[in-house]
Amino acid sequence: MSDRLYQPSDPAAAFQPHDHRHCSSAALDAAEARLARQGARLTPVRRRTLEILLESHRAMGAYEVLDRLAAEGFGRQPPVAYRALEFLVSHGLAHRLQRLNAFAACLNPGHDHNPAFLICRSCDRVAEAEAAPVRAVLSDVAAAAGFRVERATIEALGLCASCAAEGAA
Amino acid sequence: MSDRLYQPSDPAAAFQPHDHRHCSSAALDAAEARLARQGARLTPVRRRTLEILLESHRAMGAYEVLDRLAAEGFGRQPPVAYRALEFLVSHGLAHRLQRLNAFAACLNPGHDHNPAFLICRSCDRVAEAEAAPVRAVLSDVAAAAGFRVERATIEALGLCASCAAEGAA
DNA sequence: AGCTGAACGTAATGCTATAACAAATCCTTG
DNA sequence: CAAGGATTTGTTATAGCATTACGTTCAGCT
Repeated sequence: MSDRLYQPSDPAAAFQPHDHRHCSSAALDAAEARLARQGARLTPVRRRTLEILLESHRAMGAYEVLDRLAAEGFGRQPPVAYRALEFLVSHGLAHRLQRLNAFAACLNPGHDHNPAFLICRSCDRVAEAEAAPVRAVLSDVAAAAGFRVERATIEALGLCASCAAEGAA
Repeated sequence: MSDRLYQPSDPAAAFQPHDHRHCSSAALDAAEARLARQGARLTPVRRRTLEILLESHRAMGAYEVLDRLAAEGFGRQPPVAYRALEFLVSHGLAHRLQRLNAFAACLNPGHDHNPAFLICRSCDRVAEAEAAPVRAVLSDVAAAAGFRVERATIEALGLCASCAAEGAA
């Protein structure tokens, strides 16, 4: 029962066993607080969508989410999932992973809303890492070309510590 | 006639007027040399695909390329374009832009094969920037989480110098 | 109760990408 | 040169991702 606590500020934790019920409900609480502040509504579909994403540290495709929603009595057409996902993304509660055409719950809403993503190619789990220093360098490189960076996609594919320890190639 | 020369090492140039015939044919020459070294063949479809990408500094969707190829007597089914594009990408002659689901010619084959991309949201042109320093920081950040980066997608969306000068918002 | 705007549901469609297979071409090697 | 294997091109079909358009429902307000 005394599993280690998930600390969103520690990306390594996402790849290791942790008290997932805790990290999941913490994110849900943070989400509710955040939306209340913004005056936005966490309706049943939206809430359920977030819960589904929170069940794992993996990224899920929109249709995978849709299947789950449909099975639970929500609509079964693509816009149902896309709308809920888009709402979550635009309110900082989830992220879209360009490389995977997929979505993942934000594990630390209210902190760094444009993290770098670490995607393990072996276990498929996704962690968020502090992107500020990376962005800073990118902005410098771009500035040298007279380019002003507004948004940046930073996604790393590789091997997480757990999988490396287990001897994954 | 004496337009300024395009220097692939200077990303700003991609966004400015330059002797595009030169930068295009230079890339084509470099491509041929490179493939010869690798023992790969630049067949007609592949060559034409590269030329099409080289016509602009923009990224093109696979179907946009396909339309052009079909109009010129090549096959008109998706795999025709996807195969040629995949060949170019895997041989370092073109890049795929995750954010746009599109492809752009590599303007400096044989140099930095995993650049950062600067995508102007106003003129849609794409430049390649030196990604090494950015990757270095990203690897450090990831290493702190025990994650080993193998490949990284780094794409910046923003405003290029030319568009900023023209007063684009 | 009646109004209004947000949210939800469905149908239809478009865009992106790949699997599977057949025909043509190239490159050996005898 | 002929035979055989590998590569390339082409086609059909289908899978996977995403959006447009439109009607209905529902919360919140007057």
